[in-house]
Formats: sequence, structure tokens, C-alpha cells
Amino acid sequence: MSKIEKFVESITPRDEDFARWYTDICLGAELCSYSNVRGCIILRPYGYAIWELITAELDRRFKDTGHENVMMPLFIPESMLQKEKDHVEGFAPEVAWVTHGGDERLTERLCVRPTSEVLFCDHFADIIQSWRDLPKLYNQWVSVVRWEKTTRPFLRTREFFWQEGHTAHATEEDAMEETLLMLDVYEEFYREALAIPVLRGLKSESEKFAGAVKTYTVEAMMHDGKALQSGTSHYLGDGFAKAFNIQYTDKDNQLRHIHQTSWGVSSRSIGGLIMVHGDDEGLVLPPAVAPIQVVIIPIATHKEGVLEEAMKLKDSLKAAGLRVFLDDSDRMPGWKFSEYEMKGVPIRLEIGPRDIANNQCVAMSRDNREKTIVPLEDVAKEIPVLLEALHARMLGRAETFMKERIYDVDNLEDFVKTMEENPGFIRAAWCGSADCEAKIKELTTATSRCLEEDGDTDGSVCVVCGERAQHSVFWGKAY
RNA sequence: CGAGGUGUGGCGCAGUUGGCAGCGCGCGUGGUUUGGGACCAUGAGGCCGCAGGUUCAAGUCCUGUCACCUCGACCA
Repeated sequence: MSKIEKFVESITPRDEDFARWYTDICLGAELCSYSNVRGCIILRPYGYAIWELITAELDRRFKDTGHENVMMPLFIPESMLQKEKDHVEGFAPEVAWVTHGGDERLTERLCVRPTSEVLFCDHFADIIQSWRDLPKLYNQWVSVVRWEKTTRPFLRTREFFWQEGHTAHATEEDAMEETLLMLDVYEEFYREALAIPVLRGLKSESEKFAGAVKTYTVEAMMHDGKALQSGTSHYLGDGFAKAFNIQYTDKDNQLRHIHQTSWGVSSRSIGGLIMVHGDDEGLVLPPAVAPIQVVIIPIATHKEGVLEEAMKLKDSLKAAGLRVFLDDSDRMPGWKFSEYEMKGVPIRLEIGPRDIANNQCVAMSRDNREKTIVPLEDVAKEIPVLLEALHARMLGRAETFMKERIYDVDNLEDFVKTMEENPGFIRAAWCGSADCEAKIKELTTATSRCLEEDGDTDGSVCVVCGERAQHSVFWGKAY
């Protein structure tokens, strides 16, 4: 490790200053740039390429589950936003308003969408008449604006990129099924595409989405033990339908309100990727979302045959369906090693005169720095195997990390002490009262992340008040 | 929104009692190099965040303003 350290001076050690380390990676790996627009970032090509892969992974899953993409307007008239009371109250403090068109003051202010529930509702009211029109399974890929006061790249910016799914169903059962299905999709996406394990479960009343009946969440644990709310799926009930008068004629000729869901994952997931997998050398990307899966670094490019062999390698990997990049620039090899480690490229292939003499190349896996000698003729077959193993190690490592940092606690004193001394989550029983939840937040700054699914509360009592417990809850400090 | 911090070539910084705007990295060109961030030579690049003021003279002093960063309260 000491040998490596001196070559990477530009990045702050992770365990010395986590926040600065995070920023160093965002900038150093060229994911984004700060812009001169306050609170907004510029996604650079490498960062955007990751986002494109994330969107592709999610979009495929949405299509596989029967969803269609649409596009709603960027603006919401004030009167439309105000139709659902809880919803407005939740978002009012952080909406941006358009008051002028050209020189003229608008007769009605337009809000820049912070989320699009009301736009979808307005549209659903227009297109839904009969039970035959249901369900409507829509999604959109857009950016939204929330006027945040404190911002950080990817984790909290005033404009961010996301998908928001909005669905309309005939019955509560159908809508609940959809809500949970999309939670499954998110969990599977995080594990299989991002190699990030998540806790999943229901949000408490105080943590749920403004206007929702129930909010489900997937929560990931970052390397510093803090929680990142990584995706949410809401059962909206028929509250929006009543506010917007969205009714359909059922088979029995009765008018009924629809039941709705909404669900979203944002560019914040890139922040999770950094904070779960990154190390002191930089980013570490799981193959599924790595813009470059294999980088080929030729050694001594001026020597006979080196570039030719490197190009052959590139062609055979490309033919095998991999995203591969050959860096034939005149940088020093050592410089390139550091550069692609910073960028988290899963596998580096070195090929030089010595390798060529032996009809081989050297593959290094980014996550554990292990080198494997691969015969040239086996490259197209062996690299996918290495990539698969790398993904499995990343997921396994993150899973172990999280499991080792979930502490079971049964009294308030231990709760406070554990939260102070150990980064991570606490699992503790809770009576369900908002007062007890607030008490924990006041004492520790930790919040309830989610209620444990099938959590066992038999015979246990609330960690705060000692009343009979209703839920087993995961608590943690959150981003 | 509170508290702090920073604005000087692309980036990181220095600039003393006010007196020629500098250094490192990066960048261009030529050459030698190439298995963990090379070296030599030679170049280019600045309205010192912005606006006032004090002064013979302001990067430096005064007033105002803007932007960004970090940490806290609220949020994907």
C-alpha cells in the first residue's frame, strides 16, 4: 500500500476526510464539474456515460415489466400544484417559480416541477374513462428542480436527473402490487447492476413522501456507515384521484376512483456507487455500469509489434461484446495505470514486448489489484469470467460490510452509545409513535430508515418508551 | 437559512512596511524515453471575482457587492 500511495497524491485518503475524498473522486475521475450555476453540476462525458448505463439498466427492467415512457411538461401552474394539500405542503419550501415570460408578468406563476405527480394526475383525468383503460403504466426520464440550500455533487443538487414512474390502477390491490413490484425491481437493479446491497422496507409516517399513503424505500450503507435513500416506491392510494377527480366506469357501471403509485431513482445513485465501492486510489465501478470495462495499456509502444498486438486484443474484446478502450497516447504507462484506477475501470490489460514474447497479456482487477496472466488466444473467453468474478466480489464485500455494521439494541442508553461509537445502522424495536421517533433524532441525529420487513416484535418493547413494540426498525444517520 | 472559509495564468498557490505580477503543475513544439504518475530544451498564457473610494502609486488599505466551498437545521 505504501508503494501505491505516493503515486496518487491528488486524492485525500478515504478514512482521513470522507467528504473531501468524495469530492476528490467526483472531480478527479472526471464525473462532473462544478458549474457557475449555484447548486448545479455539469455531468462530464465519463459521468454521463455512467448515468446512461444506469438509465439503460433501469429502462430495460421497466420495459420488461410493461411500462411505457412519456414526457410531461417542465412547468406546473400554481393552481394545479395546489390541488392535493399534503403534496403542496411537502414541496412548497423547495419549489422554484417562473414569474415572467419575456417582459410580461404571468397572470399565474409556474412552478418548475420538483416531481410530476400532479401533471400525471391531470393527464390521467383526461385519458381514463373505463376499466378497460387501466392500468396505465408510465415512466419518464427527466430532470427536476428542488431549491436546496446546501448542495453536494450527485447527492444533493438543485437540478437532478431521475426517472419517475407513475401508474394508475383500478384497485388498491393492483396498485399495492405495483408498488412492491417496483421495489423488487430497484433492489434487483442495485444488486445486479451496481453491486450494492440494500435494506428494503416501509418508511415511517414522518419519513414518507408528501401525499403518499405508504412509502417503501431501498436504503444502502455508505463506507462511512451513513444511509443513502437510494430509491423509493410510493402507494398513493386514491387521494390524488379524489383531488383531481380521476374516475373510471367499472364493469358494474359504477364510477370509481383510480389508485396510483409513483417511484423513482435519481442520479444520486452515482453518489452511492462512489461511496460504497470507492477506495484510496479512486472509483471502483461494477462492470455493468462501467463506461470502459477493459482498458488496454501497451508498454513501449515504439517497439516492434506492440501496438499491433494491442489492437488485436481490442478487436477481439470488442467482438466479445465488451466496452474496451486502447490508450495508445504517449503518456507514461505508470500515469495511465493511475488514471484508469482513479476512473474505476474494472480490468486493466497490460501488453508489452515481454508478454508478446510469451504469447500472453497481464490482466489486473481493479477491486483487489490481483494480476492474472492470460494467454492471448483466451482473452475473449477469460475476461468476461474475470468481470463476473469482480462483480460478485464487490457485491459480497459490500454485503459483509453492511451486515457487520447493523447493531441490535434494546434500550435507549445503548442506542445512543452505539450510534456515537459505531458508524452504521441500528436495529431496534419501536412502538410506532412519532414522539419516540423524534426523541431518537433529537438525541442522536439518526432517523428511522425503514421498518424491517417481517421484523419480529414478539415480546419486545419500544427502545424509547418501553411500550409494546409494533415494528422492528432500522435507524441510521442519513445523507 | 445560520456559522465559517476562499476568490491572483487552465489547476494549486506565493505575493513583506502600498512601488516591474511570480512559483509549481498542466498546456504547445522538438528530441530522448516507456512493465507504477519520465527527462532535456524551448515557447504560449494574467482587466489580481466585480463596483466604488483613499493615494503620486492598490493584488496589497477602506466600503459595498457577487460567486463558490465547508459545516450545521430541511430534503431524492
